[in-house]
Amino acid sequence: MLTNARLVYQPHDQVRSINAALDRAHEICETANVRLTATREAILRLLWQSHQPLGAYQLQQQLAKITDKPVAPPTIYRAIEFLIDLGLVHRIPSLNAFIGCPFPSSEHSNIFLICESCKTVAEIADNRVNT
Amino acid sequence: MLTNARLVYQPHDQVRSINAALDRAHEICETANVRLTATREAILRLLWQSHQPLGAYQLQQQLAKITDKPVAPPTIYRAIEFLIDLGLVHRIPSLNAFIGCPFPSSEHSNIFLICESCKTVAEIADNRVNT
DNA sequence: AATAGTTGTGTTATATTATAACATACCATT
DNA sequence: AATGGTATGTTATAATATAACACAACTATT
Repeated sequence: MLTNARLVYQPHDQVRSINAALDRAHEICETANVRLTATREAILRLLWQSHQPLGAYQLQQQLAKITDKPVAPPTIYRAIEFLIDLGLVHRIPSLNAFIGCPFPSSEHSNIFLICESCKTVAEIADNRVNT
Repeated sequence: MLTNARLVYQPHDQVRSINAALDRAHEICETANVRLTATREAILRLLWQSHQPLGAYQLQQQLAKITDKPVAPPTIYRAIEFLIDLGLVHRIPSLNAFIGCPFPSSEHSNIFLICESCKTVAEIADNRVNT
C-alpha cells in the first residue's frame, strides 16, 4: 500500500522531498502547458512544509508574512483551485483544509487517515480500494 | 453489502420507512435516556423525507415553514449535533450537509457515494471496508 | 406542589470559510 | 507596441457555523 511519509520528522529528507515535489510540480505544469507562478508555488511549498493540512486563512497569513504585503482570500482560493485541478493538492472537506498530494498524477482514490486529536494526515492509495 | 434505498422513489414505502425510522429513533433515545423533542424529531423527519442531504440553512427554512415562526441557526445546529451524537444522522463535510442514517446503532464506516451532478447519496456499510 | 438542578430553547451577535464581480497587471505572440 | 489571453488585486458579500447569555421546560426530590 502506498502512503505518504509525513508521519516521520526528518528535516533533511523533508527539504529534499519538498524540492522534489516542487520539481515534479514544475514538470507537470510544463506538460499541461500552464504556469506555476510565484504565488502558486509559494502555496504549494507552504502546504508541503506543513506537517498538517492548512486552512485557507492560515495560508493567507503565512503567505502575507513571506511576501510582506497583505493577501486577500481570493488569491489563496485561486491558487488552491489551480493546484487541485492539477492534482497537486487535495482538499479535506472535514477539516476545511488543504494538503499537498504525495503522489500527483497517479490515479488514486483520495482517502485520508486523519488523527482526530493532532490532525496529522496520511493519504492512502491502495489498489484494493482503487479498483 | 448494505446500502440504503434512497435511490428508489416509492411514496408508500417511504412514508413507512420514515415512520419506522422515527420509531427506531424514539427507541434509541429512550435507551440512551435522552429526549427526542419536537424540534429534534422535526429535523430528523425533514432529513428522512429528503431524497438528498440538506444543509443547515435549508433545514432552517423548512422548519420555519412548518412551525410558522422564525428559527435561528443555533436551533438547527443543536438538533443536528444531538442527532449525530446518537448516530441517527450523518454529516457530509464535502457538501456541508446532513442526511439521516439508514442503519443507526450498527457499527459501520461512514462512506458515501455522492452523485456529483444531482447530489443523491447512497451510504455504504460493507464489512470488507469496516474491518 | 414547591424547590432546585438539569436540560433544552430563544436571541443576538459574531466568527469562519468561501465566492462574485470588476479593475488592473502581466506576458506571449504577432 | 498592439492584441488577446491569463493571472492578480481589490472590494464586497455570501454561506456556513458557533459563542454567550437569558429564559423556559422538564425531572427528581422533598
